[in-house]
Amino acid sequence: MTPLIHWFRRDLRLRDNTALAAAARDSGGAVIPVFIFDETLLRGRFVGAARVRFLLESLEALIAALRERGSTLVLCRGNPQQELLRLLAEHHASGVYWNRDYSPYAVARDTAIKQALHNAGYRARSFKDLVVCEMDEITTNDGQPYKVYTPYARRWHQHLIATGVQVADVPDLRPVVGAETLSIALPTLVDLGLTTTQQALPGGEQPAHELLRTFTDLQQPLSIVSYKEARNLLALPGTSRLSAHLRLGTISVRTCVQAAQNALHRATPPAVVGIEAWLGELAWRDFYVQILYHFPHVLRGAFKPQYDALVWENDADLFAAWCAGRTGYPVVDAAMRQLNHEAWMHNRARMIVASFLTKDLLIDWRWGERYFMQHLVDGDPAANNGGWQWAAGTGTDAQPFFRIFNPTSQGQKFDPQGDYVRRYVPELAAVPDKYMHTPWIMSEADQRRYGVRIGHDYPVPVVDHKVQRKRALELYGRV
DNA sequence: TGAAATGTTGGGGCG
DNA sequence: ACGCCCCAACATTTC
Repeated sequence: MTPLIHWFRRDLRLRDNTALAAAARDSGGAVIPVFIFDETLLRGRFVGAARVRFLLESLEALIAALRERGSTLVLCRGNPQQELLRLLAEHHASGVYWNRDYSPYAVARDTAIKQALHNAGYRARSFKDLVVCEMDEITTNDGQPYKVYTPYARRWHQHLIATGVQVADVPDLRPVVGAETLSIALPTLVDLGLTTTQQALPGGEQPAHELLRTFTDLQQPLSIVSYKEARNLLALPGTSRLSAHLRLGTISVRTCVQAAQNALHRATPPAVVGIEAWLGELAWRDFYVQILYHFPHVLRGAFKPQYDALVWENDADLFAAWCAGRTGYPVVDAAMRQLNHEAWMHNRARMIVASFLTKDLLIDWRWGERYFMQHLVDGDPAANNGGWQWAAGTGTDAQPFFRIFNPTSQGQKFDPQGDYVRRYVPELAAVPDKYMHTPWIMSEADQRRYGVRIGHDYPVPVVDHKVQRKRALELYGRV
């Protein structure tokens, strides 16, 4: 049988990989696994060095896993269409299989590639794999895509119960002679023109499964059981930490759903709410993928176009303070420093800093969207855009524009002991709980006592929340 | 997946 | 004993 190419993109795993399994089946195991460093994406405005490093680590793991099965990953760099056509010709392969991606760039690229491959006489097949529900599998009764999460999620759960999920084994692969001769060596981050000091969690299929196993182990103290409450507490590891793995496909969403459903079968009633809440987050993931697919304009402007008329202040100094975690609001600064250090931010913190950027600093949510994409190991165009538009009040299902987080009360509510702030803002480490989220009200004596001079070691708040809240209401009120 | 402003109620201090 | 005020606690409305 002639070989088939499996084009890896954001499905960097052997287990439960739909297109890979199909390619193995249709070629009798003669699969040429390929990954292409897409120059367009590497030079794009959303590229993030920490995410690319996670990608490189995941590729390294994939290379090792393939080698164990006698197969070799072919690495290329350049324009995917040209590279695929070149590989097809040189290996006398019959076609290319891949798992669908749904961002506007990916759709345009893949549509053109499918056409070009067909024109050249090759097979080109794509598969549903990234999501639980395909873009048109869940629609309103009149066939329109859902724009509100809650009814979407209801249908998503029904769909899940009706169809269930199947998790596929690692397919049998056999070596394709000479495949490796066309591969470049695995580049380093520097080879790709990128560098970062961020230390993210490790990439690869094994770490992903380890995270899922502990998270869905009902005996663990912080597991999916306590997810519903613990996920909001900033200092706790109460979340799965699987986001980067779901972003690059080192674990399949079906594997995650299956683990949650298995937990559901073993769970006592109080645990059920935690599991349901986590499944709901996977529904949010599908929801935003289908929003971006059906409404690609959200990458340029507001989902609700009337909000494109908002006149942001876009003060560059305030933006720099936000980026650096030097706003003078401890929970905001802790969150931004967590992002800058770990390439990841707690989800509750993402909401807080997004509300602060848009409604306290009056800065365009797209500035924050880009900064997140450039620094998050899990940065995904659909989920990130959805989250930012939600926070800014410009999106689908958005909170009303007047719902403005108070950074002080959010800190007190979700970091009551101040442990999250202490971890990332060492200047405030000795400040007692009662001043942790309002250090600027400390007397000179207290500042000396707790080893921090406000305005010297740690900033005075760059804006006054009370004042900015009113200005935000006025700004939004105009449109 | 808010927070602030405003309204209501009831206990207690006090003249 | 009584009315008045203050204000915390809670509820409702508004942004």
